[in-house]
Amino acid sequence: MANMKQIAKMAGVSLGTVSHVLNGSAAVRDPLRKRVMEAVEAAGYQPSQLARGLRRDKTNMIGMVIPDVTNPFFPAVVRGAEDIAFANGYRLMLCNTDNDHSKEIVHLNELRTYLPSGLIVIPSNFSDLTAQAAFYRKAGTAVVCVDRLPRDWTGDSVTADNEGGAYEATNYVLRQGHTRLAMITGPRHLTNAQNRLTGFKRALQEKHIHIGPEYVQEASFDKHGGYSKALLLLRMIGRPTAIFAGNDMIAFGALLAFREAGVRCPEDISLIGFDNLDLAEMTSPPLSSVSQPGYQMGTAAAQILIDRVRGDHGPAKHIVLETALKIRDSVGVPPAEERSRVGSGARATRVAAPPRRRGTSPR
Amino acid sequence: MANMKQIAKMAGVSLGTVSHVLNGSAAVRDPLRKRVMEAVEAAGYQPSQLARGLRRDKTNMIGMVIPDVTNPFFPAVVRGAEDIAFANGYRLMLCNTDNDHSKEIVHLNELRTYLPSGLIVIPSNFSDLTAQAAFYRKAGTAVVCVDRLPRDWTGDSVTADNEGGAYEATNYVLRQGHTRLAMITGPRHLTNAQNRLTGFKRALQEKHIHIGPEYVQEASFDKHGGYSKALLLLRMIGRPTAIFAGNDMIAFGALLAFREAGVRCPEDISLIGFDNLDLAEMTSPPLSSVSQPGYQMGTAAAQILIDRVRGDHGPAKHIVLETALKIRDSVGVPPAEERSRVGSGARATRVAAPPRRRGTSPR
DNA sequence: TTGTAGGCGTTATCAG
DNA sequence: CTGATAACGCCTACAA
Repeated sequence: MANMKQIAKMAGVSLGTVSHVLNGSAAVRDPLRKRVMEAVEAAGYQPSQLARGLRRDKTNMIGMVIPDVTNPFFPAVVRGAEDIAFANGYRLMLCNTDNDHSKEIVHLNELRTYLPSGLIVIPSNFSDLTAQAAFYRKAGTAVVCVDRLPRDWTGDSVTADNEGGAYEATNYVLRQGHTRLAMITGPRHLTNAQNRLTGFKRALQEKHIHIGPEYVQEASFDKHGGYSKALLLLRMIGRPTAIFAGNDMIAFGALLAFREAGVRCPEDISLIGFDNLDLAEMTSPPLSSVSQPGYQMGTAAAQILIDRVRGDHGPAKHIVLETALKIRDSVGVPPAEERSRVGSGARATRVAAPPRRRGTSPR
Repeated sequence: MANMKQIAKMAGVSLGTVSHVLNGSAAVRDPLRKRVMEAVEAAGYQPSQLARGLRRDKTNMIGMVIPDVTNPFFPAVVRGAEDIAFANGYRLMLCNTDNDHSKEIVHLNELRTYLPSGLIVIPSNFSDLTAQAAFYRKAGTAVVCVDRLPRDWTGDSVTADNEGGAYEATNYVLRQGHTRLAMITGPRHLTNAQNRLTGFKRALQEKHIHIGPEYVQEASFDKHGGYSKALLLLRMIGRPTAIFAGNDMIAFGALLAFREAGVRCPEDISLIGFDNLDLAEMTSPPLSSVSQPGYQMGTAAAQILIDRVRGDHGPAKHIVLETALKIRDSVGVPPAEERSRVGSGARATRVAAPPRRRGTSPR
């Protein structure tokens, strides 16, 4: 492909002048400038990002490392990050860790040698991000951690109010009159799973409701995890009358388990999720869930990064975004034989489900 | 960060020797080799992909351009491509076009200057990929087109058997006794949408069933498109008894429309989709759909690319993957009053007439 | 088997 | 305001 030298020759100027025109690094007189632009146009010239990055010690890439593209929550974050990045001239280099911290390390190490302007990470299980991020900082590259944080993370972060959302959801379930609640949490060492559990427990404690440890089951954040743990809960002697799922994928799995076990939702058992994925309104029954602003988490992360690149050296930012309870049909009152034991609770307003046109595109 | 010169100094060898050790470009005697490796280890040295790419005229990146990460079909393809790429030492640089061909051009142009080893593209609407790909080929970079092809595409491609899948699905619906079918296609200029429509029409023709043009509605490949076109079909005088949705997102939208209109599925109307997304089994009712191997499309595309990089200069490959009909609960027999009006499927040659309107006398 | 040096395409510095 | 020229970090003939 054409390079600068060729453009310079075509325009009859020196290589340096071409660079000056392209980067505005020096004022170039109009006739020359015009000749250069014409040559660029004619040749369809694009400067080599590789050479430019090598020279400038920085490329226009933003690295983004996520556990798994196929979990619908993450693409929303990616989308948010990409929109802001692209609008500011940055490109996203996306890597899957598959929730494998060794794969994460490989990606982080290699990504670094591409000299990205910044890095957005949703850490994998057992992530060693804190150590890795130190290398990036040494190279002057900002790192933002999203959704879940390594234990000792002190850098910039963007998360949802996981505890608050879980607290609100649990209270809502309690108000329907449930007293035997269970939770299927995500992996306990993930801060988001932890915080949701904390919110759940806090709501229970405030109402002086005690549940045995067997009512809190840990699962991976996916359909299979939800399916198997829900089956387990259904088989318990004191079967819970309501389940709080650590995320919607778990809830979907639970729904599958309900169906297979012939247990009706919400008549026999209530269910509430977390994430409010697009498809929560499509399930049978439509799933009540805590809405978490994935897209905004992505935009916020990208914005922090861009601010850092532009010279913001202020203290670490910890952005916590609000959640919102979306009430649909998966939570009802407890079955009659259970209900007799408690007073009837409050009710909540319902959400109609018109399809929203999202900012996404068809395929 | 550390560079080769520093490693060389640490190991007490020349820069070239370090390179030779790292790339195996020359046999290096053990003692030296060992000293080099130790220095590399100690410094946590990683070669600059930027410099290496500039020098070798090729990086270990594979560019991947897709319309939208948030449409669940695409991440599956991405995932397949990434798994194969990563296993072979390549990294994926992912770009969203948002189905905007001008954004696609920007990405394609810039990506090129990163000298990727290959390019995987799911073209946007009105893509100008053919012209763009020519530039890549000139630079010796292979391009594989996936899922849908620009009109004049002659290069490597990986697609599903869209026509066959649609034909099979339509036949299945016909066998249930339906004669008044409708289709909500995706954008007509996309080959996958086109081919699915062709399969649909072919099945109808073979059974000598004619449907008016108003029974084929074009929508964007998303929930909103499905919702609005389904609403339109439901309001028609000769309401179809079954709808074939161009993809699952459209089907999901249709399901929403059914729910809102108080039309039961499959009792009042049947529905079948295309893609067999993970969530098709979760909807109410579980959606019958044509399964399309997104993950395999990704792996196949990445494999072609890697073969090309390794020197395969054979003629263009056109891989067409099989689809499979997944039968769930969304297709039933037509409503009773419709069924009585037609004879056996074999001689259902008459054009469907508008249904009798109950309780009103026609004028 | 090891070391040296030129150059990949840019940018930035510094004379003219 | 314009044009040489020296890096950036690496690879690879080619020389030793």
